[in-house]
Amino acid sequence: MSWTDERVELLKKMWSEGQSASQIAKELGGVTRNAVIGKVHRLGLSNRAAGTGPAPAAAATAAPKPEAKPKPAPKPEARAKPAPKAEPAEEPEDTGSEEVEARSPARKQIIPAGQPLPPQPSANEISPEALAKVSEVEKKSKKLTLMELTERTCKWPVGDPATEDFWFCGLPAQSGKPYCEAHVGVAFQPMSARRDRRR
DNA sequence: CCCTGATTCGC
DNA sequence: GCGAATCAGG
Repeated sequence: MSWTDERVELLKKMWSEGQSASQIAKELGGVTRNAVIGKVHRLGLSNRAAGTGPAPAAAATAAPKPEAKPKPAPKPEARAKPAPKAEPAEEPEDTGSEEVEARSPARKQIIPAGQPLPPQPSANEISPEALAKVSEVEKKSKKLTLMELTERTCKWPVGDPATEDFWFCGLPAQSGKPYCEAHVGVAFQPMSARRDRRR
């Protein structure tokens, strides 16, 4: 494979979107993540500042070239948000007490998924912290399709499979588990963390 | 172990 | 220019 104009374009797009080199490589096909990284550097866009996403405030470690940065590329990515979030709290250590649920009167939970894939917590009570983490993680999800899942990507389904607003979390699964840390938290509940029958 | 990007250097 | 190998982290 060669770096055609289109492939380079896709590379630029995905890179500025914050996609990892390996993901870009998979998307492009026929190249490794090394190739992608190499190309990225050759293109001189090691800095991922493109206006979209959180400004990394990256310290330009090496930029002896006061090159003008031609990046008036506005990316009007319309994102349908089925789940209205309260507010973008960065790293809520633990506000202490808050009602994580009871914010969407009409809406059901954000994790419908009627398939046997996700072990639904049924009527079990999940730690509010875990739920908060899940909804928070959704924003960072890679939004992978079914075929993009690997053995080490979180297979937690998000959204409604019947609509377009459906994807898999795709974040790195922490262990031999099928989910990322956040989703493991709600998937595998320590049953009744109240049974301390210490012998 | 899994992953990430960064750099080098033979091609 | 290209990218595998390697390096240096998380």
